[in-house]
Amino acid sequence: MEDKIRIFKALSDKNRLLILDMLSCGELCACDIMDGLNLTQPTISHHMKILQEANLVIGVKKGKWMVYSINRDKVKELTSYIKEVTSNKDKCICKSIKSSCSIEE
Amino acid sequence: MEDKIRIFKALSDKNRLLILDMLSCGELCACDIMDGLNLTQPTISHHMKILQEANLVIGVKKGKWMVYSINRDKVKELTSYIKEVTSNKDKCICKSIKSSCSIEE
DNA sequence: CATACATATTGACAGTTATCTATGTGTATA
DNA sequence: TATACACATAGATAACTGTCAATATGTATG
Repeated sequence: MEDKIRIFKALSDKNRLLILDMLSCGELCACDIMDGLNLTQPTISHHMKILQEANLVIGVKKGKWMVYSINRDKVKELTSYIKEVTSNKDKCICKSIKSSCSIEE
Repeated sequence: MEDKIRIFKALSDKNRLLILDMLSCGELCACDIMDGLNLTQPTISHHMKILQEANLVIGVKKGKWMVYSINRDKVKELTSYIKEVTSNKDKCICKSIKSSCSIEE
């Protein structure tokens, strides 16, 4: 679950969502992303680190440049997780909860 | 997009993910959730507020109790959004970006 | 090797967040 | 109506986060 929390935190920022949107059509280097957003280079670097640590984005060094792309497998894993958590399932915490207030009328 | 950020922030906490898991099988009141987690009542109240403000959870007052349930429409909306942001689409920021470093070898 | 360029790291600062204790509000019941 | 109970709000505090300026690291090229 720590893994998912890291992902949700990575997605909890406007600029990082914009970065993902930018990467949705293909690879970009950090300087491209910097041109698109109105942020300084260290700030971009910081956001890319968070996206990479969440495994949502993969960065590969190509000469002077870092080339970033979306990790679509991780995105799929995330949507699956969201569905799983919110849907009724056999193995679930709630099975062990007996309602102390009888809300079922 | 502010709406989505609010949702991702709501999901960026271990206890709130546990609360959603608890609610996945049906309605629960705040006291049930409090019994399940090891947190004080005001902290539970705080988390429920955040989940409600994100519209992930719906709370209804029934007598003394607040009865909470998952808003599955909002969950669906979220997974759709994640897919949309990360997938190649016609209308996209990245279309207006011309790579300054020629990364396409 | 020296210089220029792309990115990373450090350190600082303001704003936000999770948690608690203390207290307030509203509702059922004796 | 008084009391007990379920939940909300206020205020405090420690920890975390987004941003920047300054600086370091690594790579290509003259």
